Amino acid sequence: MAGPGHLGQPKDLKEARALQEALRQRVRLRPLRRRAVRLVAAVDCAFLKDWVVAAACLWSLQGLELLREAFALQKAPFPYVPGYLAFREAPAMLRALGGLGTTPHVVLIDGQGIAHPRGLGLASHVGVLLGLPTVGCAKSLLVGSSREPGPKRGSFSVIEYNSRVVGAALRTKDSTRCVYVSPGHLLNLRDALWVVLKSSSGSYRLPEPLRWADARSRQLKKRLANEGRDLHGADLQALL
DNA sequence: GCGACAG
DNA sequence: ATCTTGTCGC
Repeated sequence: MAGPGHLGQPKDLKEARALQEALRQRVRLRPLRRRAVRLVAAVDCAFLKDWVVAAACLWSLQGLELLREAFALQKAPFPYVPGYLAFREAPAMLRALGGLGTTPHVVLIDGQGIAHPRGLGLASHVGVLLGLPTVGCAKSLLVGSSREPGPKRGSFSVIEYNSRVVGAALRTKDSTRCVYVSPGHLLNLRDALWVVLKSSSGSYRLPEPLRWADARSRQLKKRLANEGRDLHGADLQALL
């Protein structure tokens, strides 16, 4: 019954590729109903030994205020292999996002969307599993290339890969390195850029929700490290 | 074969 | 991602 087609953790890269191909076929890029987008979530992971610490948060797009936060801690189910990040981080991310208790209108993910060797980066992978719009917002490029955008916040230039536009290098803060945005699922590049700009204030390179998730996952990781005890029964709530 | 390579 | 001090610039 549970062959390679069953959506679980692949045991090798061959199964992982088969799973990516199945999920890739479910990716849909289309205009987002912006009027209905008021809740933005973000997730990011930190690592301690072979454990994954995921932090998720929910923000209001209007006013950029933190509304909720949730976490997840589990053993890493897959090693880090460029191009297969989702098999390592997605499980914990999905649990942390589920802990928010509210369905966001769009989710920001620290990684690529379709700007990926096989068209299914972490953000697209998570988007398909969630059935929600997701935006890939990475700090560096995995594949493809782009020109350097102008120095002002808001300027961008497309990322091309195999002669296809798969994303864009976007300046979120004046005279600061770009972030690499690519649609994950259920939205197009235009809307992905809109979400990233709307969720960033111009004070930092990363959109506020992602910056928060990044800092929070590392903080939690540090506390767990200091705590020193077995991570098996670690009580996350007690460390907040 | 060689180099590149999200987090 | 993680390790790890000081330092340069807005």
